[in-house]
Amino acid sequence: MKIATWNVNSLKVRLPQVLDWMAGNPDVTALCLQETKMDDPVFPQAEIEAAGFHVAFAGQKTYNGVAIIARAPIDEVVINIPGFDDAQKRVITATVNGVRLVGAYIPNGQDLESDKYQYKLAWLDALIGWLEQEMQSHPQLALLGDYNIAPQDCDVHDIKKWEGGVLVSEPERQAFARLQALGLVDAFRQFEQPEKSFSWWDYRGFSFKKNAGLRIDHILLSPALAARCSACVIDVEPRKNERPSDHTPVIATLD
DNA sequence: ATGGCAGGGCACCCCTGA
Repeated sequence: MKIATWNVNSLKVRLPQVLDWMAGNPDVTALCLQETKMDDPVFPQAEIEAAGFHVAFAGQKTYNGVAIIARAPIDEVVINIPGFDDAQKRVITATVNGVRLVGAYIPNGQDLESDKYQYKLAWLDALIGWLEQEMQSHPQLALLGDYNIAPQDCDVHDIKKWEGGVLVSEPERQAFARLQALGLVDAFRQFEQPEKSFSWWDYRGFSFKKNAGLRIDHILLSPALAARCSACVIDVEPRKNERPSDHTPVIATLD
């Protein structure tokens, strides 16, 4: 089976691309979506189910919103981080084919002086604390999503342009390291990869054409899942679509 | 140092993203 993540930056705009992508990737058992930007009453559940998929979602208007689309039943759905009071819909967790999928849209943080940056760090604290427990009860666990963290300088097209800002700051990278300290493994870095592999490119300034991007979308796997993982790739094709999302899918293959 | 795209809300300029 394959599991995947994709920040679609509005499911209203991107639903046809998502359904096309699923049709073209028949091995993908479950796809985690971020930034659906849709409130639950207007979520396109009927269209997705009519295309033959199961779906679970937690949305809000304008901002955030997460969902899981799957070819198998979606069980034990949990919305947001248990015990962490959050008005924003950023996490959806569910079990598909025996794998515990945590689909997350980690806050951006805006800038290091912003309240949103403090929210990001507190949010990451809560996520780490909860995942530590969740991994106990669900050894086959994957954390997939838009982390808004570039873990290493090689995940940034031009570190000089980004250093000193969000996405690369030391506290954010330490949070990423704490996730790894739980035993979670960056699936992408388990395998040899092309240099300058990115998952996001700014809409402005022909960034995609210049490959001026960041690797901020990740799949982290528990030890039991990492042992089953035989590949992890970034699929840049959807970034070439008409009206693309600024992010592109990441896919992990589990044997 | 700034703005540049894109989406959505709201009513056309503003907020947010990364």
